[in-house]
Amino acid sequence: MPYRKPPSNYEIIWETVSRIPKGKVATYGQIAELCGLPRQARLVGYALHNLPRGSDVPWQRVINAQGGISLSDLDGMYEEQIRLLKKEGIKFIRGKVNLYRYGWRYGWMKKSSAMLIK
DNA sequence: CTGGTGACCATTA
DNA sequence: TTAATGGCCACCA
Repeated sequence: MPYRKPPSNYEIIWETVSRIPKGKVATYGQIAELCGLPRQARLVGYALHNLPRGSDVPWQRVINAQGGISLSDLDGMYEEQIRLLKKEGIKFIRGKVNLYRYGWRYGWMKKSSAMLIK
């Protein structure tokens, strides 16, 4: 039987992020869940931070559970992510995205206080 | 093996 | 409303 190397967690995460439709966003924790890696939100951030150069993974569609950007603004990536999302039609209110409107599959997810936009 | 780290998260005050 | 806190655990040196 041909041996096939199981995909690394990074690859699983990248694959899942690639399934987020344009115009939608997902949270780090949500991606971890979908990957079968519950409570591994930080690993998702780690995986995206280490994306291969020139990758077509839509990393900008992953945001934190508060609807905000988790990147540092020191290297300009914070503004870059917002720019890319706005280009996809996502609106920011006071620096936050409304997850009820733009969250991927949120209609099927349990309501949680952390998802509310205050 | 071991210990530090992190593009996180939920809870609490 | 924000801020602090403790939990989380794969990854890497």
